[in-house]
Amino acid sequence: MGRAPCCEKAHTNKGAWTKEEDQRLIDHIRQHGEGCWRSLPKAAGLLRCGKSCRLRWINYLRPDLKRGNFTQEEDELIIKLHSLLGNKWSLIAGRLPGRTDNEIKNYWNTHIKRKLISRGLDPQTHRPLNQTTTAAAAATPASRLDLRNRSSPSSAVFDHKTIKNNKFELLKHPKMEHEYYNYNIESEANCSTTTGSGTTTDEDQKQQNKYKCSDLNLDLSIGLEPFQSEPTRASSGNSAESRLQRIIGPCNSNNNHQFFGKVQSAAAAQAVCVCCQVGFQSSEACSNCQFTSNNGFYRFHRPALNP
DNA sequence: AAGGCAGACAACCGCGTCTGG
DNA sequence: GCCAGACGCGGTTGTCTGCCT
Repeated sequence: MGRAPCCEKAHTNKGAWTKEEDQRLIDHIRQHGEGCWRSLPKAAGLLRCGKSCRLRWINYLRPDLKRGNFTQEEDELIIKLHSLLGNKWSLIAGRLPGRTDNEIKNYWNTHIKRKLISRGLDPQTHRPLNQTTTAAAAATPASRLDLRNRSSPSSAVFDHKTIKNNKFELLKHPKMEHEYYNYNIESEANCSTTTGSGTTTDEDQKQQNKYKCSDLNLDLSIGLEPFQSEPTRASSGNSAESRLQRIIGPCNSNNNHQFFGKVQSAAAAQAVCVCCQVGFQSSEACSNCQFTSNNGFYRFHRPALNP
């Protein structure tokens, strides 16, 4: 029963890596590149499980890693990303060059959790602690955007079906295969919200509006399906970076926000790049987005503001 | 000085997803 | 379309280190 072990455990080392093992791994990857983790240990002369090699390389040996303390900016970015993505450490790490998911996860558990608690915020929901008992179940960040269902638009999970920020709602066009984001002009004016319970008090509402209207600019967009002109899965690598590129798009410079959602009618012209959905800056949101199509896929992008 | 404790972080494990045959 | 193998992710555990008593 159960899953077969990933390697022959009787002949593998466990625990801390020695300098010699590190050097062997580095040398091998320099020569042959990353990948084929299962066969790598044997090829590199290491008595280690392939997964262990991968982890060691990704979390510790990679030359592009930034060691050292997290900066205040990184702290705040992690908090913002976590409030949006939940425990999607790899996605969060993708927005912090030189940081690994493991590093961020550890840092979150040891530092940021406490920091948020000291601010009176629940680390999971990012809401005031006294609200979390009732609200947590309805809107945990982790479930708000389930990006693991990235390859299958029809299975994309957006749990309460409305992304309840001040401007956009996730709608389903009756003739469309996929859900899309609709720009809600009415709600822009008052940051209106809807909640699951329907029993919120005015004070609750104020708090929620405050929460949902926070001026957040993550420079982040999320698509339900990769843009077609992107490299296909088969032809592109499967590194965290390339996957991130496929999922989120190249948001690393010049606010080139993109939306990879597949939309199939002109009605979808009202669909909105999710970068603005999650990273809007008040009135700026979407006003600069351009809209082009390619093979049935519509692509939103904003021109560089300050090249 | 020694033991206990907590924090930090490296590493492991199990499972879900992806991919090629 | 199905299956097996490989990969990657997130949760958890183990170990080390520094501080406190």
